[in-house]
Amino acid sequence: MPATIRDVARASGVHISTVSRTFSAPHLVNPETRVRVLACAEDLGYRPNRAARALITGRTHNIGLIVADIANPFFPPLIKAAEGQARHRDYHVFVADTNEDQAAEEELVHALAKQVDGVLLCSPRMSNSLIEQVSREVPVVVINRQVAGLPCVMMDVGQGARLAIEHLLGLGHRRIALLGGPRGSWTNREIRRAAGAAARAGGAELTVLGPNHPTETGGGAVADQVRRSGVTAVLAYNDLMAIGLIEGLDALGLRVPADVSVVGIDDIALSRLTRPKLTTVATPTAAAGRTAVDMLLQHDSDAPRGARGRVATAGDRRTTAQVMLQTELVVRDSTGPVPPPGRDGTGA
Amino acid sequence: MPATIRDVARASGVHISTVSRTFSAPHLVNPETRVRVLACAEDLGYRPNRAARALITGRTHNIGLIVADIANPFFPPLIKAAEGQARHRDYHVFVADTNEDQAAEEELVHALAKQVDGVLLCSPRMSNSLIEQVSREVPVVVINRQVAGLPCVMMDVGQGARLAIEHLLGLGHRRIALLGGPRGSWTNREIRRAAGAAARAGGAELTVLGPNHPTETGGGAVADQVRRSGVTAVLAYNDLMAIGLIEGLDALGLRVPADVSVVGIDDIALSRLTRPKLTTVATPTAAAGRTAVDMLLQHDSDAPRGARGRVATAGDRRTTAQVMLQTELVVRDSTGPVPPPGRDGTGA
DNA sequence: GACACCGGAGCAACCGTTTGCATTAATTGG
DNA sequence: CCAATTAATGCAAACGGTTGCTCCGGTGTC
Repeated sequence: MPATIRDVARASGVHISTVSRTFSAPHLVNPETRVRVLACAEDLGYRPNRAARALITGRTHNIGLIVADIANPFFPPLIKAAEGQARHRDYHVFVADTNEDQAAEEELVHALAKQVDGVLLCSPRMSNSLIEQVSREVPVVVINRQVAGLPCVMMDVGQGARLAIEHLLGLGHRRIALLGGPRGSWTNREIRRAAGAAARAGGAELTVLGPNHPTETGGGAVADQVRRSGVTAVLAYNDLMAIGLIEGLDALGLRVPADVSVVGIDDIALSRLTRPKLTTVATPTAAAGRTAVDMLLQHDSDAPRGARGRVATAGDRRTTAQVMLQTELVVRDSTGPVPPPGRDGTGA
Repeated sequence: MPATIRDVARASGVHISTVSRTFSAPHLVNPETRVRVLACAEDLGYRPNRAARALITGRTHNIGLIVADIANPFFPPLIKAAEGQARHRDYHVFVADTNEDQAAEEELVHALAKQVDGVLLCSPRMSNSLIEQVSREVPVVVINRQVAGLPCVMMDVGQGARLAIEHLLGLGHRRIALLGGPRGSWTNREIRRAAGAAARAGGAELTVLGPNHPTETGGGAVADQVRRSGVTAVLAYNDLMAIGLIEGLDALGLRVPADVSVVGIDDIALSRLTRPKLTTVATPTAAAGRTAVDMLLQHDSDAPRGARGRVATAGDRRTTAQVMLQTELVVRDSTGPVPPPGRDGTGA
């Protein structure tokens, strides 16, 4: 039913190759012919079939974006930025959600591999070796993780965690908890490392609680552990957990920041809307999305898959850039000075 | 580089058609041959190229999902549900975001049309006639809107709005504002119609403010108008606006629900996390996503596009079902009895 | 005036599958 | 023992484009 290139060729009295060139290499066709062909195409509502084109060019003009959980407000800004950047370059983005599940992640990336020119792996939960294996099948840019030899876009959460801990130290806190995120998260390891170092340097004690599911529920679930641990401040793996924790503490009769200070990470839109407003580490998610797309597309224009003729890649010198984006601490209302003794809610 | 069907054929010493059948019609191939072929395929890491298959079968096994704004927490649960349902049936979902922009929406749906077997139009901002036009190009299921002759999945926001207004009436409110949503939204019209009728029936006065951008910012921006209008209760187009409004009222020194009651619509996860917790109309978003996928896929299996041979569709009797899902009112803390006179903040 | 050159268009092979039909061998019925 | 089925496989034509090559007529150059 939809018009094909042949219909247009017939209607305009030229060969299909001329029609093809009218779209993909206009300078090779006589202006008069071109306008005639374009008119016919318009008339028939012709649109080139990208799948068919992909078959021979080896480029689908689609990119895949795999995220752990669309419902986590951390991701949408990244997705939107990636989509916008991709659209500029005439690419479409295939977004898929793994539900924080490693197996689903692997399956998805394989299923996607053939229909896209490259994949953005955002906050992958897979092992590094699995990621490397995947990257031999399809070009990959990794977001929120460092994998040697692969292009990566990272946010400097280590620095962010350090700033957060120093902020807490400055307020007098010496017993601090770290609310860990999901197993397999690179970000989680970075935060832990940096927060540990910063706490040690400041002579504070850092209790690690986790791993936890990186959602409000996950945050709320550890409220009781936090109370029992007797800490006066908490750095959470992300804002969602921080917000859940505040909620949970509230239910236990502990006030934030009067009794406990809480810092999140991500600076999602929501963190400005809760009461108290969340002190958090802002991560440049939109920039990460844009950068990742750029890296993938540049990377990718070197060596269209299935290119015939030339034996491709004059030297495998693809510069596998690794970009680290800066983070910053945003101080709002969920952190305050350490409470006087006896108010710490430990029941002592 | 990636293995093709020919490589597998060569490796296992059979014709490519046998390999093809091994995957798409296993019962037609000898069990012994089958295991040999499968072994070779496994060995070479062969995966059928869906684009090539799509070319001849006319079915891409992809579906498109177009939403107004991924960053609006209303959509992710719907997206996840749709993805899950699609995955069950070996389909993938192409999510795209229009930024609430009508033109982007139209462009996207055209770009997507050829690479998917059908499109889920979620909360479209296009005109009905444009939607009908699009539906001639590619199978469409419309979510959150009623379009005659097209399969639609709707949530009964009209009923929800009525319940909300009745709830407010029951609390004694007689001067109520409706915070309108974006232009072009069917949901918006439904709410307005139902809320108007319910208010009239209860002898209350309903002031409509809008249209507005359906975000926190949009909600916050009308806080001042709300104050000046002297109403004691507000029904917002969605939770995001309600939350923004509460925030904005707070900045003006008006407390919710003491001075003004606020009701949202959608029951996004966030509405349970703000203080006060939001009274809102719960919409069954996940169910809508699942239902829409089912309708599209059923609908769609009738008539594979580009089917050759048979002249397709023995009668165009595709039952264009229109499903209306029920909503319910969730009463939380943002609504309360009408304040005594003199406390209404109008400055009188 | 012969020759090289160039712009513009056609030809045909190819991308990786699917699928109707032809072919062959094996099985069954009479 | 022969004809008729049936099971398993091969053959080749699509699907809708792209692209290297060839072909043709016209222009510029010496």
